[in-house]
Amino acid sequence: MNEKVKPKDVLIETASRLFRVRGYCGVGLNDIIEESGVPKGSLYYYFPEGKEQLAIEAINHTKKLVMEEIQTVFGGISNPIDAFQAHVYELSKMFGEGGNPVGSPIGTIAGEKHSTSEPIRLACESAFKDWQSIYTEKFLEADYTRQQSISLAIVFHALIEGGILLALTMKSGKPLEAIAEQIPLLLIKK
Amino acid sequence: MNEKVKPKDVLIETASRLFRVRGYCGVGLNDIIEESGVPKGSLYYYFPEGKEQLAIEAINHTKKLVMEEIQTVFGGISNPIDAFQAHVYELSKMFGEGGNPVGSPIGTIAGEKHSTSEPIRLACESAFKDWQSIYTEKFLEADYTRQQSISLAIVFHALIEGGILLALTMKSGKPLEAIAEQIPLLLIKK
DNA sequence: GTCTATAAGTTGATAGAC
DNA sequence: GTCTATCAACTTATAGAC
Repeated sequence: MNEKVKPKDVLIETASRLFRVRGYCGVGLNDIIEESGVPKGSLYYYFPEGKEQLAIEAINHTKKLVMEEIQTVFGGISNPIDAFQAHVYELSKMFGEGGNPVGSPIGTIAGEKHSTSEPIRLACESAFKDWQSIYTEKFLEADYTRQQSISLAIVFHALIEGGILLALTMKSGKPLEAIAEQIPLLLIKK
Repeated sequence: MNEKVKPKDVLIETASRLFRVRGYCGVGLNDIIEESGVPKGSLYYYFPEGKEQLAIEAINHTKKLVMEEIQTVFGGISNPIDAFQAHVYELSKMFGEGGNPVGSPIGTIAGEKHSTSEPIRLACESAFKDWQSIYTEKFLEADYTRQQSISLAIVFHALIEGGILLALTMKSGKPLEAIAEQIPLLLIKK
């Protein structure tokens, strides 16, 4: 059993955290090596293709973290309305005034790089699709039609990405609270 | 009558367009002076505080453009459900596959800089508030309560910011189309 | 007011010692 | 495998000619 932290993992976790808060272009490799304590030579040993490759692995890391967060909340609540409401309330606490700074999981990177790096865009697209799949499944389990479930997953994913952006910009959990409160009214069945 | 284009306006328009597509950090002043044809010395004559000052004026410019877009669509449609649906359909065409590249109006800048430049964050917050005010007013005119109108404005603003991000990342107008289609179902009155 | 040349620092990336 | 020294290119910003 090896309890030593692997430099590669430290780099991915540090990059993941910094990219969330300041975006791809806002974080230099110097910031990452300084914060992680891993020297630059090692970074290029583990990521020979440089910053872009590290970013893609950081995006995949964040994708996994977010999937686990969603599944933890969704696992305990069968009703999709209640599940989504609980999920957004969790986010409102996370992005509210107090606490240490967290940024949008990958939204900022996607906004910056969608037109200038196809590999990064594809990594972001993959994360978005995987998250939406969990949402879709939740609606399917509650007997929404497949078409309805897919559309509602898109709607709620957009709502969450937008809500996080509003919370960060307003420096307040209020926008996400307002969204959480409205969810039951939005999802009343006809 | 002076029909000469003012260098200051050219700079703001160019910066506004480039920041939308690639974000704040992703655009250098060299890109802006090259694309605008205005030399660097003139940029610092009109914007003595440099890039940050230019960015704030670019954000205010984009804010105005977006307000006019919303009001144009909203002006012709009194029912808020129909108005929002038309607005999102417009966006789905704008951000769909064809056409020249447009980025999120200010969402990317907000995501990048909310924690590292308070003046830029405030400019973004101001734009978000002004857009939401138009949304709120539309619901008030349709006799929603004030509290409901404010909350729904936040919900729909988040939906639009998130929808634009999904469209850019997926390189497709489909997410925004799906959102537009769901709007009537989301806004059924209880 | 307009523009060029250049400064001072930082960026992503590499070469090569150990 | 690990780390340091260094590179060329680029960044924002400035000084000063015209």
